[in-house]
Amino acid sequence: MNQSFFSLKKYLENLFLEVLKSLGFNKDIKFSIDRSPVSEFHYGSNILLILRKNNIDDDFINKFVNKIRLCYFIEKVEQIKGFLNIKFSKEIFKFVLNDFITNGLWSSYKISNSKVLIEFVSANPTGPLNAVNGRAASFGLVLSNVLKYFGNYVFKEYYVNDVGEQIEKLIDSVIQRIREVNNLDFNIPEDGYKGEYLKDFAIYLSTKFNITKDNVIDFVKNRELIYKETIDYFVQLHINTLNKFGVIFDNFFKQSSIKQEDLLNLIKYLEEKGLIYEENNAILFRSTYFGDDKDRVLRKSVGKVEYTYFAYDIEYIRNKFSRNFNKLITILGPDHHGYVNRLKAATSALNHNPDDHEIIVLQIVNVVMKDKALRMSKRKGILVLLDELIENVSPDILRFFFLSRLKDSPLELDIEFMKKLTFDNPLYYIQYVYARINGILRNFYNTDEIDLFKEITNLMNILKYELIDDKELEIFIQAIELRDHIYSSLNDPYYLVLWGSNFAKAFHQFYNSNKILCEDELGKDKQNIRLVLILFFRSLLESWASLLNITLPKKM
RNA sequence: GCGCCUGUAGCUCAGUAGGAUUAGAGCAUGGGAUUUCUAAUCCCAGGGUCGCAGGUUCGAAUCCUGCCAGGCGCGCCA
Repeated sequence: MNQSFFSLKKYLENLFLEVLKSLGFNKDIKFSIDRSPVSEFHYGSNILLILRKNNIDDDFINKFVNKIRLCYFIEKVEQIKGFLNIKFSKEIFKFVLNDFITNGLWSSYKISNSKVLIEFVSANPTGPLNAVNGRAASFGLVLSNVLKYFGNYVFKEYYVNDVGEQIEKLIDSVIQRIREVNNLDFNIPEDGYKGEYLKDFAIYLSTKFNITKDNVIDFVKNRELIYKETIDYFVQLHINTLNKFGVIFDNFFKQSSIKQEDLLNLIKYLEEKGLIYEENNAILFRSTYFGDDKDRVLRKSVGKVEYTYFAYDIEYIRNKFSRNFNKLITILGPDHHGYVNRLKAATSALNHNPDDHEIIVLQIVNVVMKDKALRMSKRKGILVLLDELIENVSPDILRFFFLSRLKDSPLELDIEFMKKLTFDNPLYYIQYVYARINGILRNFYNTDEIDLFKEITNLMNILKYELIDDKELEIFIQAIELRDHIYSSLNDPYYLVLWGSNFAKAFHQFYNSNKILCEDELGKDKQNIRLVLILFFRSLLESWASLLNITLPKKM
């Protein structure tokens, strides 16, 4: 364990592989390492079962187990029902704390240095952000933080779909609403946007441009101006909501910044690769060459807009790579899952490895009100606005809630339940750990301003490691599983939430049966061990909270 | 019809590569803990044929096949 420490799980994994190699076994095998269900042990592995499956004899297995047993950090090894159970020694405590102090309080761990562009939310500027956008915003924010934690450069981008048939329909609807609020006859098209929010916008515009009954007819003829005003308004609305929600983007990329000539060049490029053909006056891209279900139209033969959204999207992908990003992440809503193959096909056609373009699909958010499911639709005007939710529930709790399910699971959002969250919710359970730790530290140090680094270093110099008991070692091991969970959260930030809940549970249990400031009952040496523990836990919680962009109160 | 996702306790969900004593949490329900660093906490109890049926395996909630149920998608919309 010379290199910087990652986690006990990774440590065991490497140890097993090294020992196997030293015994002359070089075959690539997969085995599990998990917490042991036998309470006496910390970790358990099926590696022996796997080895037997590979026709390894008992003689070799005994040699293997004996070598593991000799390892400095391992106190006890036992085979139970074919599983290899491991108990770590107290030495691990000292080792991990040393790493903790040497490598910056566990606030980051560099293993990769890609330039990553992550695109998420990208809601159409046809209305305010809703609850579903909240899930994507929370997911993208935390994933970005985790990518940074591991050493990547991360750029958060929001794609503004300000071109296309939908936008034209939106402008049509806005014009009708302007007529309406100025007492003219009006008629919102069947496939237009019917939400009341457009009426509010029409009132806003009417005030801004001093529209009266006399000039309204002229005003609605100025489609260019209305277009510009509408897009600006809704993009700004999105930015405002996201700021309140705590999600800040590095860039808002407008679809309209992609010009006709860019698209012409793109089509020419694809044509030279033999990936373009014409049919019924439309230009199609052979995405089936790359595994898509069917070829896709790039230039249309009908409609108000010449190129499809997909044509812009291919150019957008090209644009992203041309800005020297070597990894793209695109987060899509569940209604766009049919789009994945198309985007992968486009990435391949542009001579990039499709693996460098990760496409993540989030499952839906079901909004439930009084036991009735509502179906959200922007066009029909049925919406649960993100702004409304933020008014009722703090952004921290809300973002935490959005990450409390795996990305593939539908998330049920009960309006009544959300209101209740203000008083009773799983985030408070974790924040309470932090408050309790700080309460204890305040009692001991008489201040909230504590130099964690200095205090831990001082205590480590006088610590009697032999006095650490199994319960202390256990909660310590549970705490440092944080690294494994951060690693898992590259796949799904849910695992970060999970660590918080698990650790809080363990801490509250420990707290209830073990006093930290126990000098009078158990002596100063015992107290020092527990002080180091909670100082360390405080730092871990701070790292954890910064990855989730959550604030931790010192008092509750 | 085809594709993707889901089906586990009354409710909401974990179980990430097929593994282990008794399939786990939270909420809800019932009972208990406060001379003790914050009770926004802890402890105990009840509650499950893991959608159904086959199959593979030493071993299946997990993999395969079929079926049933729900959601979403299958535009020259985005």
